[in-house]
Amino acid sequence: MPSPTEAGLSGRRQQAAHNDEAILTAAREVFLKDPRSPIADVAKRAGVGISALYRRYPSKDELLRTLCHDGLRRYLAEAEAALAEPDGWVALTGFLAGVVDADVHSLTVHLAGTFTPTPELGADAERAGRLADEIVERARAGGRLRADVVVQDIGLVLEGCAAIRLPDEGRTAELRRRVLAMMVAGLARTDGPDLPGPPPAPGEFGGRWRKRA
Amino acid sequence: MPSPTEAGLSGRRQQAAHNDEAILTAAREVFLKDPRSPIADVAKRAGVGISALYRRYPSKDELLRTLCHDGLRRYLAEAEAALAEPDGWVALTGFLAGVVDADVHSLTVHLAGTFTPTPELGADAERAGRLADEIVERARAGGRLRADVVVQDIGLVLEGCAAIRLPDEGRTAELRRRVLAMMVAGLARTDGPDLPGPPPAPGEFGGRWRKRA
DNA sequence: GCGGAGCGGAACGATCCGTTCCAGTGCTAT
DNA sequence: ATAGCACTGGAACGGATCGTTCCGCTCCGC
Repeated sequence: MPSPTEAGLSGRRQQAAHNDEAILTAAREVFLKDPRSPIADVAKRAGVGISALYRRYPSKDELLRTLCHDGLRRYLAEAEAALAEPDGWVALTGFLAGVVDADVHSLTVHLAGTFTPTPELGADAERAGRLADEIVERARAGGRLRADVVVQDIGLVLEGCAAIRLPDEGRTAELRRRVLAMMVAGLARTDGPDLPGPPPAPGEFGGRWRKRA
Repeated sequence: MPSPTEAGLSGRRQQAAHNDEAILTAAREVFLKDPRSPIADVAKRAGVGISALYRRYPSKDELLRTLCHDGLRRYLAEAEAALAEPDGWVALTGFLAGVVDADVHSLTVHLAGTFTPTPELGADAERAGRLADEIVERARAGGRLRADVVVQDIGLVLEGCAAIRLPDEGRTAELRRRVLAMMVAGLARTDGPDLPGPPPAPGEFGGRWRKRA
């Protein structure tokens, strides 16, 4: 079953193209489970030798950067899809569900700080922030979002969901959806009291795009 | 300012008693931030040498066990305090807030699996489960808890809250309270739809009392 | 056939970390 | 007073881990 990128190739070339994909998905799975995993685990999971990996990425740093940027792009895609939805509340909740399902939060936030970022990645991160802001403001304008919710709260929500992790991937997704549903209930407007405490401030949570000291 | 345990002691003895405490609190702080921290970090944080630590605990394993059991006992204390509260819903939400504030979840769950457990600790863990069960059933009987909430859901809630962590400890507590408030809203009975997905099954989430392979 | 792209995995060197060891310090008991 | 020792700080050690390099092999493409 050759994938699109393998079409029209044969023999060694095809194996190489196949390895390209296998390595990337293996890396995603392994580093999602534990961002500090050794690089050898990725090779083993992909069913290739270490050379096959180093042929493609000059260093672990580079692989992590690629992976992280990849995750950020998925996040952007989810955000753009959400902004196409007319109902602001549906857009927000759908966005959250999409990001949680794609398991993209860990890839970006938890990997950030484990490598030195590129300017391009920083720009994408900034754009992601702007889109999230727009999603929240649209939901607020729709009237179903609590008045005291700020953009940074979605970082809290995503972080909370990402913390749920089981050996089984599908089950993890189900339980995360359950947790997300609880939190979404807390985002909806009610006649109850406000959410407690000063809300998260800009940059206070999630802005960790710095090389770890 | 001698602490209670240091009263009536002087000189070397007093320093030793002081170190007893300093080491335990330092260990709690350090391993709370990262369960895989080296033991030297604990000594440095406590302001003592490594010897002072090894004089008290024969190995890192033993220190972690102590710490974990300690956390479990705090959990039990919170649970018992909650069961003294007549209103089931107040008991449940108060219990959750207490556990979150005490930051006890990480100490027990995230440390479990990093050392070989003792039977005594296992017994306490089982009792903790029973108490949690009782708290949830009492809240359910009170009528303000959703019908489709199970005991294991409080594990999900605690896990989600524990995931919030900032360099500043006080701020961390505030933001966790905020997240907790969101999730509690999801636990309360509404006329909305049920929580999604099969609820967490017994032992599926949290029962990790095994030495990591 | 042959050159070389691509591969698997052993080997290497650096780093980290748990634990041990030793020399110094000052309380305590005599 | 002082000998002894409980206690300490931190250097040293040995094993484990991990990123990276290197080597010998395979087998496609020309």
